[in-house]
Amino acid sequence: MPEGLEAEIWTRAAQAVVGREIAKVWCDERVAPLGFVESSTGATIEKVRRCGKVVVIDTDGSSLGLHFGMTGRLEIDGTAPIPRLEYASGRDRAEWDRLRLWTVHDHQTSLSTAPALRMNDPRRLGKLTLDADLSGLGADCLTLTSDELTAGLGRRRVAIKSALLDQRVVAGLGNLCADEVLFHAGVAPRRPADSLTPEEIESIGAQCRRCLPRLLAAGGSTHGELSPEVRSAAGPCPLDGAPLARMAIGGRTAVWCPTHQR
DNA sequence: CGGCATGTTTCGCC
DNA sequence: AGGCGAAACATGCC
Repeated sequence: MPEGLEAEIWTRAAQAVVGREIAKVWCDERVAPLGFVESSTGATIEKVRRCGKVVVIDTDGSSLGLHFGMTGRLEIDGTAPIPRLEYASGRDRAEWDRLRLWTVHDHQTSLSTAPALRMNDPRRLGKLTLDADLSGLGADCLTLTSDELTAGLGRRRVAIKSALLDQRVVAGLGNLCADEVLFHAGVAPRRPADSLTPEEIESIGAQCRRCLPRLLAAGGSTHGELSPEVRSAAGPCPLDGAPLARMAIGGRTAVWCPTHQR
């Protein structure tokens, strides 16, 4: 579930905790750095922002990074801004919790309140970080310009799909959104990055700025033309009806339309 | 049982 | 040095 769009949704919802003092923290030590609990407890949350796919919580001390891996989710004050889609049949098991963070605010209302922030991640590929260095990230996917994309690509020769997934090239794009953007831009995912014309680069940037906000408003990465259902079925192209192609590119499954993506 | 999954990181080879 | 692909990581689901 978690790509940049999901991180954006969680970041917006988590504005609710700005200004609160962190009263108590529990975390799964297997996904957190040493000292995570000590560094965060007692701090005041000053800002919540997004860097690529990471939700960053700035406090008056350290900054806490929440990365969600493949299956992580976030609940704010007991409410999940994104309802679970995958693992729909399974429950929200407490043993999958990786972070529980209570604030003084919660304690004032009731001792049994839900944590202000709760991260749940069955597959445990997500990570918690302390003062993470996120300076290597490329330009953000939601506002990507053609100049930024050109600079990010450099002289890379890999498939454009692989390049778009490289967070140093563009920050926040995941497997679904990369396919979605290429679908709308009309560029085949296997095209070598250095073979794209300026027009194609511009088209990819334009589609990032146009269709990603639309996906965001619709609820996230899974709400595009190439929804998980369409992807797994690999049926007809939603645009022109041609049979969709499905193939691993750079270790990830790519879905595209060989007719209108060239 | 085999294969697949919305993501990084690491290793080895140019 | 840096680009690149494959493997590793961890676990649930179909």
